[in-house]
Amino acid sequence: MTDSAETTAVAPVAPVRKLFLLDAFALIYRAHFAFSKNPRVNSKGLNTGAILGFTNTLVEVLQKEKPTHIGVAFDAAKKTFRHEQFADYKAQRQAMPEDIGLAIPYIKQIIKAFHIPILMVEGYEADDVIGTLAGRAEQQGFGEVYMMTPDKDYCQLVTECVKIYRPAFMGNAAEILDVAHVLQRFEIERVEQVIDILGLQGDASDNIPGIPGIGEKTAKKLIQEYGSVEGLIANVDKLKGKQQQNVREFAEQGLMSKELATIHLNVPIEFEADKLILDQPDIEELRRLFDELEFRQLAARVLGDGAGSAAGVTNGGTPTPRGARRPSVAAAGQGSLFGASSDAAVAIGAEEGRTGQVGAPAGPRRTLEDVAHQYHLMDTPELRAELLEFLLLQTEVSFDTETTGLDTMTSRLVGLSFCWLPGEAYYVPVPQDSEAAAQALVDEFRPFFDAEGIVKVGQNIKYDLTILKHYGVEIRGPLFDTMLAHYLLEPDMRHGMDVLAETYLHYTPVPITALIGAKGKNQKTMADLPPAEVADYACEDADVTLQLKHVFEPLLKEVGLLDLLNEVENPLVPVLAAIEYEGVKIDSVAMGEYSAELQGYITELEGQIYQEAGEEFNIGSPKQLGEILFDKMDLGGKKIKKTKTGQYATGEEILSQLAADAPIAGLILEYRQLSKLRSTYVEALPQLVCELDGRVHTSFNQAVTATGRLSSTNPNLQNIPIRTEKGREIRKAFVPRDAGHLLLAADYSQVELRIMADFAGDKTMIEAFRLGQDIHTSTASKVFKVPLSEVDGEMRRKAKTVNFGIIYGISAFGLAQRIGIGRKEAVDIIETYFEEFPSVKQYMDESINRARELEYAETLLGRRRYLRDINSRNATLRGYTERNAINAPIQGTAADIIKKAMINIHEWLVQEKLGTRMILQVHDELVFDAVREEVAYITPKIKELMATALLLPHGVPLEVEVGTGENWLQAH
DNA sequence: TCGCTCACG
DNA sequence: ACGTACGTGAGCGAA
Repeated sequence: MTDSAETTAVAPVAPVRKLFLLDAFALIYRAHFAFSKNPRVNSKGLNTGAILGFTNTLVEVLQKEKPTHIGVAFDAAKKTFRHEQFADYKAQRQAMPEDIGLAIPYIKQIIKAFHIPILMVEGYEADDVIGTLAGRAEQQGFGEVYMMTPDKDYCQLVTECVKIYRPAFMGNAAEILDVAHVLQRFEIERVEQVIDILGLQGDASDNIPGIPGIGEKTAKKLIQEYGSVEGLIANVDKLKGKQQQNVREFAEQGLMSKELATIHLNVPIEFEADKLILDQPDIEELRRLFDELEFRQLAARVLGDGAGSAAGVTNGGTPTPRGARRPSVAAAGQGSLFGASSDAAVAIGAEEGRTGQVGAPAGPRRTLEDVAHQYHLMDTPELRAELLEFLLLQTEVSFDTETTGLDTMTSRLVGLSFCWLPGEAYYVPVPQDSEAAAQALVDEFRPFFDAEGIVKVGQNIKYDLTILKHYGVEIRGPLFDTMLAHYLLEPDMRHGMDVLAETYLHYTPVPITALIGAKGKNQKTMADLPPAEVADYACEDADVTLQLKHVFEPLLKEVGLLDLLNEVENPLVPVLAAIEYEGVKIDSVAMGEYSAELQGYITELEGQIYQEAGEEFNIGSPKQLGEILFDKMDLGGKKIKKTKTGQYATGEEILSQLAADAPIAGLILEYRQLSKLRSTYVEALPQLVCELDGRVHTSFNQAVTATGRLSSTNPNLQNIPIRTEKGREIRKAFVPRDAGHLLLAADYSQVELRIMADFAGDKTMIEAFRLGQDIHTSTASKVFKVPLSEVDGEMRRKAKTVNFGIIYGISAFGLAQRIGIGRKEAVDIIETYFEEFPSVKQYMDESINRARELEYAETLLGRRRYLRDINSRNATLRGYTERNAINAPIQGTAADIIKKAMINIHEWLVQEKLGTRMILQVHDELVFDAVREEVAYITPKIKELMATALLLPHGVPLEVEVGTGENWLQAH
């Protein structure tokens, strides 16, 4: 080797050493709760959310950050020195959830399989261990040390070289916090002051007391002023009033809190860099673990092979042969069309489900390949005839439609599948060569769809109903929608068939992408595939749906929700299908004109704003706007707010405050309002007009809200403007279908308040409703203690806000903000309110107590909303859940009522063969496209059906206001 | 894809 | 002491 310049140039440079120290428990807890909405349970019933989340994070950091050194720290199981210092330390902390306890051993095994050292020191917590090691690493010349944790306490440890690495989470990108971040976040000058802040404000979750009366803001202010807790105590004389008293009295506690918040850097542990060097993982062990845990995707990603049996795709999809095996039709009744022995047709899932919370009984997770099934392609007239004959013998059949897309207005039917015995299903392809042939095929099955005595089971059956409507089929007989069944069981989860099959049947259906590919290039439709390939998929859907019904029905019965499903949700399905199918006529010409008008105003405002700002910028960008207002123009003074992502907040509330002395703020608000109207409504709606009939067809989703309300998408027709003059104008473009029709709008007046008054059994309020008084005026008279005749507009407005606030689970702070009064005054108003309406107060308390007991709230019809956080130790979360406990029964009962009314009205319109059609629901309002001549006849009947849809227990009457007009605005 | 903002009940 | 009214969906900008 010569000593030439060349060789020295290529001599290996010592790689930059990059150390990652992971805080295991903090990451595990976070991962666990991230999956709490849709728990991941493997086939052995193990909740794997925490394991998967943690491992994902670990893998991601290994792949993306390529550390040279790494270690994972765990808290020691035993008491730490902090417990000795302070007996209550972390006393509030709940026991570790069982699922996490079970996950820990797996996580440790995985870490070991990665050959990563586990760091644990008795008597110390992970943060002490990490802090100590990070410091020593820095001393030994590590230039990059990352403490991987979501925990803000670590901010005190950040230095030039030691930083916090907050892993990517719930879609947020990973984030590195350095010294500048910490100083900015805590508004301090030196990193060490983090502990002064934390010590002063305390930490409820760790039971660090802090000093009473000092929260985040005050802590920042005081530390800015006095530098440290000690400095504050030394200068206690300079404080005023209560604060001075508190600091004096709790000085000791403040110092102790600071001590508790301090991460200790003298943990007896050696820093041996060599032992933390990142090593090759034990592939075999990882494969074994991932296999056991059923982490197929992760295995594929980490181990780079298609490890494990990825979700199975059927080979070719040729259905079980048929002709030869088919005995002449002998069996009758519920028998199999092909006389398959019941052994062969093993049910896919069929385990007893568990109640309430999603559960996963033991058993391997299966796919089409693993399960005995008989799926048949019925593609001749003879086979179809025979199928129909059998269908008509059943009392319950699940069916599914295969179509060319998801949009009901434009998709064509490709096939039908049917199932009445688990494991055995039939697929009927629909001819694609002509409309007439398709129609003829559908007509063949009309006797089935018409049969009153057959329960039709489906997953999101509204879709199938709508598709079939385009072929002139109106399905009769009871419906059972498995999506809605699950919605009632677990309203705040997702209800897609694949997830349901996984969870309740331990079965992984063939993914649709296996047939038609992923979206994007080369996306096929069902119509592009030979029927034999579609058959397995289609049959499986019907099969799984039937089996889900068999699981859900007993579960619903057990918790008393079966009636709600059968009396409300299922019967509502065809009503919604009809509403969506009808659509709403939009006057696109009027929209176009209005768009131009708005654009005129917008352009003008833009000019004025640029002039005020002294430059042009993108007003629609909150980022740019914030910089202009708060940096360049220096507005806002002391009360500049930041959003949680660190940007300037520029919301309505902020700008309104600013508007008093900065004209630009008012202009921006107006600009925002008009842009919103133009882009979201005036421009967007005409584009969604269906070419075939000139109307807009929204989708009402029946399974998204946590309370039982409907929601509307594509477009959302439940948020068409009305509150402002320029917004209201848009309603003029919602018009009747033709000159022979009018729009008729029927509104419940103050349903939610009536429901609350009734549930509370409040004599005063009930009386006011009985007498038909204006409820807000009546409330104002009570709360402000003046005679009814002396209630002025301002008092009524405040009382109205209070009434709404009550329904939402009022807080003095919130009320004060909304009506722009002091907190003290708000407290007084609320107190007076509860004195005047004592049973309301009692009812609120009972609602919360009941929810604490049951862990759910329920509506008049027994609809549940689970409130599993109501006993949480996290005060914020608990408060939120308590407000839900108050609001959910009220909002949900209102939803129950209008749903009932919709069913009854729809049935009545059909029965009377009227031409009037229901076309919209907006939570407490129904809109009809009414035949002019029918208006006089239907108006009182609609009122009556709405008012009597459900009777409230204490007999508070429901009132309905009806209006008609040439457009939606006039109808009000 | 997410956060922000804002439309509705 | 904490943080602060319930429930939705859509368009936009920034990554």
